[in-house]
Amino acid sequence: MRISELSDRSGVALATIKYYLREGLLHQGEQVAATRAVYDDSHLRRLRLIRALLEIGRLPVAAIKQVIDAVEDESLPVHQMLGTAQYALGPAVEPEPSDDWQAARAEADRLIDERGWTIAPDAPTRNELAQTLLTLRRLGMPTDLSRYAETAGGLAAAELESLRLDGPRESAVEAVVLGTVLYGRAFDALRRLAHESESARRLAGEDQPPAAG
Amino acid sequence: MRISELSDRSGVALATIKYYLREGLLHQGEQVAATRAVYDDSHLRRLRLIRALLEIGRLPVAAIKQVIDAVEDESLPVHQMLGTAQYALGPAVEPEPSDDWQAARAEADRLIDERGWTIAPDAPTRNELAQTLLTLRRLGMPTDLSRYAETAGGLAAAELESLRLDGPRESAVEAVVLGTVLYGRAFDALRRLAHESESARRLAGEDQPPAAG
DNA sequence: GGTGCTGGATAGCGCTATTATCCACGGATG
DNA sequence: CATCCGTGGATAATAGCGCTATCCAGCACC
Repeated sequence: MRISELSDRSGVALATIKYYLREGLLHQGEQVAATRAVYDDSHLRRLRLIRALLEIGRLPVAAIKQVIDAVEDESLPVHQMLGTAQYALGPAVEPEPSDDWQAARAEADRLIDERGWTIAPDAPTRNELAQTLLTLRRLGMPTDLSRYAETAGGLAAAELESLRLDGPRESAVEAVVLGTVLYGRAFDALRRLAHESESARRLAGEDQPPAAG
Repeated sequence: MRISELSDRSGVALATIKYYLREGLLHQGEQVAATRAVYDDSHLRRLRLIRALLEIGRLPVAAIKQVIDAVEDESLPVHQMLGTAQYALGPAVEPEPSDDWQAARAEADRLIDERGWTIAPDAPTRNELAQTLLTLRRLGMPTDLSRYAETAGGLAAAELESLRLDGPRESAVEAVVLGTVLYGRAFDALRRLAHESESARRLAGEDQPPAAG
């Protein structure tokens, strides 16, 4: 198909597709003549990936580019590609040079080690977790995340259960990355709903005088 | 304290504080003279709330304003204030006018009803959940979220367990909103870590020939 | 043989969060 | 009493991001 058809079928504006091509998010079409190129299903698929990461995952375009680059670097072993892609899903957090921060980072590491998880020592997610722990502590909120870690472990295992990582690279990344982002958002929404319900239960009848009886 | 001290102690640039004052995120200081006002711990506290929502929660300033407005509207019953604040935490999602969307929304409602959760019929989070379900379906991914819902319910209950909602308004909102945002981010990071570990386990040794033995 | 779509390049836009600049004033300080 | 720094208040400028619009030359296709 030509670019205009790709635009129609994907629902993405033509100018935007050109932009994605420029930015390297979308691979070039097959150049069939000097002023003509054809696109195929892989482009449609890629556009779906991009839009999902953008709209549901709210990832900045630069982060999506990192994911794409990992996919397209054929020399990268699969697990490393997945790691790189995954790292792009979280915000970049740089360590503060303070003792507080060191302690938080240590706690994050401990949380990981206690579960026997296999995580790269330089995984940026460690810092992300540390930063969150630090903020919690500074605000005087409870920082025991063991239960969260257990729960997260359970969910992650179940998610990967149904996933085949041994297919083509692009499929594997799509599955992992989209799964992370989409189920992440779903869970977050559910958690907020549960919160609403729970606090409704606790505050029931608080604003009216209690019913007689 | 004066505004410059507030800036120093909070780490927020003076011009930014002025901006927050203009936007109504930060309440005015006590006007002690025509060109002099004093700020106190409540301002420091508020700044911490704002920064946490902004940096950890990645909420747009407009959404933070909604939270603040809910806090400051004394006529709002507590549970309604919490609801309003909570709704600002999720992205606004407007329904597509399609059958697919209707179905997704129905599924979201069912997921909620099945658990006997008490959720306002017009809670925007319902749409957020529906949208996510729709995207999952369109991408051909599994859409059974019962387990997620169960898990989320458990976590939410535990979180509210340790929270007192009967204190001053600002504390209640802070607790709920910061809890939602911070523990949400923590859980998300943990989930990604668990993912990394799990896929490392599954792909172990895939790129090297398996060790002898 | 026109003409409509294409690739390619560059410029502009709309929004958000912030930062900078300017101004007049008045309280603290000497 | 002079002065001068920090202040409140207003407005303008900035930076980054995700597009979107414009222009152009060329060729495939009718």
